[in-house]
Amino acid sequence: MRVTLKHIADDTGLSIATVSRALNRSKRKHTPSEETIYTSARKLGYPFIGGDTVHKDQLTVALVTEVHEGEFYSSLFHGFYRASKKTASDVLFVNLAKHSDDPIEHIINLSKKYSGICLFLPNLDKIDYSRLKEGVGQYPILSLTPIKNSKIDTISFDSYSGGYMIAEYFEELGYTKFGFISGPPAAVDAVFRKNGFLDHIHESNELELVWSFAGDFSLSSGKAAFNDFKNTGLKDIAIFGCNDHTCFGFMKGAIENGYQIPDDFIIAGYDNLSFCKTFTPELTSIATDFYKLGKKAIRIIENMVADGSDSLGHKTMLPVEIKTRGSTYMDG
Amino acid sequence: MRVTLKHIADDTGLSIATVSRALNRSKRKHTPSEETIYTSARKLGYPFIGGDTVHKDQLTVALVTEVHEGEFYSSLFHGFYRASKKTASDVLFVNLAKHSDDPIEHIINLSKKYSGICLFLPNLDKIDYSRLKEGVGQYPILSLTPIKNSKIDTISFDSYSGGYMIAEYFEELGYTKFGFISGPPAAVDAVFRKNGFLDHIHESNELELVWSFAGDFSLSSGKAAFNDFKNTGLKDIAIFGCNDHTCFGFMKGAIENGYQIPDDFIIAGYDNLSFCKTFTPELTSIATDFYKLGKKAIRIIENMVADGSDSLGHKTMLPVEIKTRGSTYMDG
DNA sequence: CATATTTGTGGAAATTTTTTGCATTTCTTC
DNA sequence: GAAGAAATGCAAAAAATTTCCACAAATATG
Repeated sequence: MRVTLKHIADDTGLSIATVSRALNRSKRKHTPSEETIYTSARKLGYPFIGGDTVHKDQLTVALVTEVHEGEFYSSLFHGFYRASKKTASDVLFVNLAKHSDDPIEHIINLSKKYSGICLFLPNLDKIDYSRLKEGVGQYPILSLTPIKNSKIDTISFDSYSGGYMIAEYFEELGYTKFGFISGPPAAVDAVFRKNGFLDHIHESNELELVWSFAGDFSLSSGKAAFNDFKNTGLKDIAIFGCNDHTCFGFMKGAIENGYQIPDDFIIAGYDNLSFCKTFTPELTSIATDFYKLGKKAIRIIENMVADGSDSLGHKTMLPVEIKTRGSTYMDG
Repeated sequence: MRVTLKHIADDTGLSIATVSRALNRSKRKHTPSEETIYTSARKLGYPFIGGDTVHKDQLTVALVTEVHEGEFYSSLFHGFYRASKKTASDVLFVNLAKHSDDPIEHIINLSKKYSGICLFLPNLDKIDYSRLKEGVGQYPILSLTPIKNSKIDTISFDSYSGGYMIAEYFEELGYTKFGFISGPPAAVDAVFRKNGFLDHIHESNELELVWSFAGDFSLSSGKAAFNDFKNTGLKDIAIFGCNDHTCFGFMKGAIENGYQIPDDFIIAGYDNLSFCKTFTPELTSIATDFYKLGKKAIRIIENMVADGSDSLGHKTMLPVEIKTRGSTYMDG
């Protein structure tokens, strides 16, 4: 059911002619009836509203997420926001709210509105992605979460290398006994971090994983990990916690128990949260660059539009960086 | 210049009839020409696209911000997102990107599209708000930052009471000597926090402000504040830092200098960041509830739409809550 | 392999929607 | 209370969209 001027006229009690004139005025006049007309037009969803200053050749990319608390989403949005300033495209943040009875259907509808879609929805499964691909056909769509064996292009940080780098760095510092705190098994990303870390350990005969703990990304699981660690009585070990929060929990537990970091053990995390620099000792961590992620993602969408090429399961990995701080070396 | 089917037909080389049929099909077919038509329609900005499932009586509220890094924006978005699920309205996050040559003009344009607008733009000044009010006329608009003497309705947290509560709490704990670290003078919110804190001190003859420092909300200004504090040689004092980051910096400095918290001094912050619980000692802080903020803001917009009432400078304040933690009392 | 059937397309007619010209009414100002 | 300006409705004109029909190409059927 398309909304026409007649609907607005009926709704406001004015004539079609008046509605037409009010909506087409170049400058709004803010007379009572004009206000009424605009309110009604918005309410009914009249489509012509909004002098869309969309320039030709300017794409509108939708970043579809389901916001949660925590630094992460601010960083993601901020990265895309900055990136959009540097590219020809405009970025819109869309929340997968309400319509959640069938999120896939909703995303397919979004594909009619926007030139391209970036998805950050770690909870979608393979069947969802298949349905999505089926629904949008040849359309620029990109997932920011790694999906195993997917038909949709993905772009994400090189978590595997991140884990590998940590192990390498620990080795350089002279450590041979390693510990690991894992994340939730469903988080593909966390599994990659783990694989990278373990693979480097296995490559050398001198290195050994002497302790590990199954965490869930949370502060409290970090504390639980410490209690487990304390009982082992291990010392002089290099620990990789698969995200910063876990490490903070671990260190908090350690400090409360009189441990000295980095004297009794060294520890490194992943995400490079701003709090890494706030904690004492400051936490060594793997940094991801959301500005680069945004720029690259937008670039890929732009290319897909330009070439009319399809999303076919290409995987792009962005390099990560290690930020070494007090939790892994003496600074005094 | 309205975009019509003819433009799309010319752009794709197909006939108007074919374009009309492709766009009106209830189920997309993903044939090559259909893809072409949709791509072109998106590019040119054809308005009828997207079977807007906007139900009648459902409002669309735009939350206009300029995202930055840090926990704050995630919390804000998350609060509004959760609130939108509980109300009849839909919330959209709009970034004040690109169009920034004249943000006010851009916001006025947005007012044509959305039923109401919530602004979180601390950088706008009084002239901006006047222009905005002038431009949108009688329209549901709401600022989430306190504005002095404004014609636009505002909703914000009761920062004054927050500061006052901290002073009261310090007094209850038996402290009489108080210290304060301020925020940037331009941040109206931070000034209110300060006023509340100082007013309670001045109300009693026994209480005294013995030290203060001009900070800027940052971690480093907190550290600087500590260095200043150290030189005074003061002890047994109760310090209010006008935001959590500042307090973290202050405590970091203190710990590195061998001070014991809460033995040597007690300290409380404002914002109740998630890191308050991560830091050792955990930081007492003033908590704001973004879910309530979102719900109330949406409710106000809804009422404005329903009553056809105007934004006229009403101020709504939401209560805040004190979360007491280890930085202000012994817990063992 | 010939013949039906389905599907996609453009031209043009039919329909719907929007804009504009003109007369009337309402409001403002002196 | 009259003159002028602004707003409004009606109806005609213009524009945009949908539908009908014919034709061609692709696919299925005997």
